[in-house]
Amino acid sequence: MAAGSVRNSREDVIAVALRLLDETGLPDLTMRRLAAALDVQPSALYWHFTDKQTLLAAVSDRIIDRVPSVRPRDDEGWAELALAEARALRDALLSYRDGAELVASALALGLGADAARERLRAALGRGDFDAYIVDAGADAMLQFLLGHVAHEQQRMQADSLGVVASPHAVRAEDASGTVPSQGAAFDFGFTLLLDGLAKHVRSAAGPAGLTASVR
Amino acid sequence: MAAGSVRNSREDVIAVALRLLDETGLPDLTMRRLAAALDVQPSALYWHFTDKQTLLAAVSDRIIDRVPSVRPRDDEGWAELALAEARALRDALLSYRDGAELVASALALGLGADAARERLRAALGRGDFDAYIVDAGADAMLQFLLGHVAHEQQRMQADSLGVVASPHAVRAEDASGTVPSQGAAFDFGFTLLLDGLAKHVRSAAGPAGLTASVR
DNA sequence: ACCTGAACACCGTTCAAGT
DNA sequence: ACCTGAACACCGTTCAAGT
Repeated sequence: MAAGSVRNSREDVIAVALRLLDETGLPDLTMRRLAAALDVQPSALYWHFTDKQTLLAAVSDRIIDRVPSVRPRDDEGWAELALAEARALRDALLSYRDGAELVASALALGLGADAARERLRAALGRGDFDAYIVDAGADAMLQFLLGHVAHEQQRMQADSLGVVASPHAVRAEDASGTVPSQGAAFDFGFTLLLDGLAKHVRSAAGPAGLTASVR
Repeated sequence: MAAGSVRNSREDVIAVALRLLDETGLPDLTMRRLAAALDVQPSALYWHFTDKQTLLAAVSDRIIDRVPSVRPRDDEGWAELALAEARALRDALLSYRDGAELVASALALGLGADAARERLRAALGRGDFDAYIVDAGADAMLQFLLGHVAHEQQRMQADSLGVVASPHAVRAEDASGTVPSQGAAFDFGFTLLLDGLAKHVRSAAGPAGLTASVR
């Protein structure tokens, strides 16, 4: 079942791991199963990667690197661009089972996922911000992004397994009469961050006084 | 070493698990080690909890439940209260090793951590918001909170193990000349969300036009 | 450059049975 | 109400050796 039936490159291992992730989910992506899918002994994987964490970080980076690049129109501001980047990242994470959880844990372990942060930082770079604001803003966006999508994916899986209807979902419907799409909820949360950042643009002073200052 | 040397209650198990978490970290908090700390066979744990996930969710809930309640002053607005709640939650997570990661993964699995969301929802309840805004706002706050603190804790551990200085930390210092405290970075990110929410207060209309609308 | 074979030191979970 | 004993079906990782 391994592609060319000869020896595997590091790239092959990542590709098969990605396929296995999507087919079986993160908890079942074990070194032994991955080795079996590659028609190889488990120990062979340790020639390519020093340990499982490193392997998973590489898979995580592969997901991020595949995110199509967003080409900003010239008239597009930092906020529109950041939202476009966020949507592209979300789509990529959603396209693999447990994608968000994988990337989130690679990030939490301090490996990989840097490319994602860089894209968000670059988008904010279009605005006139202090460097500190760019850092903190990109960090906040990334944390929200990964956490939200991981939660989305967990609910998708729980629903598909026919678990009890979550009380949270019920409440959301009660409130508005119509249940908003997941994409809309994501956009809304992300836009909260963008609105908050807008206050910190250097050139155009913020809406002084209108918003309660909490510091 | 178990408290009374007799049989254990469900509460005892949680308490010892919490101590073991803090001493050894989440990866080493195994059912077998926990059983040993309780002077009991591993199988005994399955009388108290159906599986490890459920046990960890209970530990997670215990951490959240211990967060001291924030008593709002009468003149305090929703934003100040939400920030106070967020700080209290952060402090509680920081006080146990891997606390944020534990709670984040319980939340991602759809178990526990509801109390944390409720506290944030309650804070927003002081403001004049659509119910939908309260839900999405509390969700965004919680995602940022858990992700940010998990990242903080991972960096603390990496630093204490003397790993290579992260390039990210270096950059932050370059930018501002002074390296801001972690608490300040947390407050800043959280305040971005609060500022974004302020635009959605029903009664007082937002600063129309000043902020680029991205929808 | 890439892999095998064999081993080490673990895991979570089940289940009949005990007190 | 709470636990033992024994087993099942796995894990990640190391390391000498092979081609």
